[in-house]
Amino acid sequence: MIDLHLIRSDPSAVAAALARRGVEAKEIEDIADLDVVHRGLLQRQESLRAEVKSLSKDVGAAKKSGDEAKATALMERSRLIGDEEREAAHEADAAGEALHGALLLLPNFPSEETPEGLSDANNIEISRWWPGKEDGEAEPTYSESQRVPHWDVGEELGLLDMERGARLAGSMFPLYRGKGARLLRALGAYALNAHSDSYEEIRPPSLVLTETLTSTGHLPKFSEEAYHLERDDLWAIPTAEVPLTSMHRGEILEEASLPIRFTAQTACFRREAGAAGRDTRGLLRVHEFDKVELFAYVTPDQAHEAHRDILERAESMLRDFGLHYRVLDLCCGDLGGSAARTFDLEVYAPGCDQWLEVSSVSWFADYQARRANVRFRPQEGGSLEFVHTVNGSALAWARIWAALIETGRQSDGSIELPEVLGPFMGSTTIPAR
RNA sequence: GGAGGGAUGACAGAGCGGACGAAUGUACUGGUCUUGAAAACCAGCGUGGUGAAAGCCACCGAGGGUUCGAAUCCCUCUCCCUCCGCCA
Repeated sequence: MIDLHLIRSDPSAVAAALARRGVEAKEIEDIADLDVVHRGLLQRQESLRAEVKSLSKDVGAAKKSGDEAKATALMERSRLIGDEEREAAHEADAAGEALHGALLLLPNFPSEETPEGLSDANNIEISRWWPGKEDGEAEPTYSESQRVPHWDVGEELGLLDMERGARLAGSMFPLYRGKGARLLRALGAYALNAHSDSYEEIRPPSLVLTETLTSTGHLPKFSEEAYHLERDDLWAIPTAEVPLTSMHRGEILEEASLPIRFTAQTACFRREAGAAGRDTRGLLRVHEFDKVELFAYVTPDQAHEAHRDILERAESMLRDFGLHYRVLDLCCGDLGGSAARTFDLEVYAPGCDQWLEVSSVSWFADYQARRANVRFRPQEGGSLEFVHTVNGSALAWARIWAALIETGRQSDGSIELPEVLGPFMGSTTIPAR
């Protein structure tokens, strides 16, 4: 959430900053206007309220001194002002709600370093890695046996059964089996082990309250993207970021306790409402996938380092897996609404010949902390400040699974998996059929 | 699912219709004393909104209501505890 004080004190600066991501200046003007109206109504209500309270004290005094006539007169007057106050309160509340609602829809400021531009064409590729790069090897080319898409390989080897997944839950709900299912388990176990050195492992609920999904910025704007269980008014989480960001919701943290880091693997549910018919084959885009998330509450001073640490951890896993990948610095227009800066990691999947987004590593500044009301008490004293939040996937397994299956495919049709998964897989070879 | 008990500041805990934003204790901060520390004593010690400021307003789990006036009474909900039922 954007600080209302900023809009009040310098609306044109706010408008200019948000124009970088395509927000109309009028949106900010409207909020500024609404704020003036709201404060006016609030002042009227509060002065009426103050009068009621002061009269009520007089009533008490009059009764104590036995002056019933005076008390009755005061009560009558107070009742009239009370009615007026009730009306004023309704008006002020309505204006306040409208203001808050509009504020919740405003996206975050992009950071100064975020590249300009409004479409994904303006994202900047900042690095690229492939196995052997450090030894001077050229960017890889791929053999014919690696040019088979994972949905074909998966079916051929009995690792992935999209058809039965669809029978159970409809299309885009994958069903893994045998070594395919085990590979998913191995990836999660490997990653959680790797991160639990400095990130506390969490296993959060998969269903959360509206408030929890609002704190991260997924609601109210993106309700179409999430599964909602109407009967219980609960939402299926689209990412572990959602529960993790609310871990300390409404709390005041001690500066000395920061950074507070969490890692969690959860299923992630996405309706993909806006993406009907695009990239729907195999695991390219699915309604449910497992993902390990890294998350931290930090002070503003710690944010940069924490953001970098998550990026480094995500990248290091990709290198462990020997996957060909690139890092994109997302431009203002492609940034998620809550983020100030985001790096996307994309792996190259040779079978379907596509770069697949497998991680999004973001710094949110105080935007989410403001929505979730997570503050810290500075060690040096002074007033409370909002924490910053950072998070990133490490990693989203469905697409990693696809890239590993395609990249590891041998000429005999078997699959070679990365050594690091050996302890979790039993064997790093999935035999041909 | 049923019956009962509870939720108050960092923590513990009083208050149960009239000056209560809230006693008291602990913790914490500053000071006095001390060579230093402890102890003792003194003082301070929630958050937010609004306002130039004085101030005013809100917040005692959440939301509604009664009342001139609500932490206190009523209703609904959430969570915690105890018992019963059901259950992996």
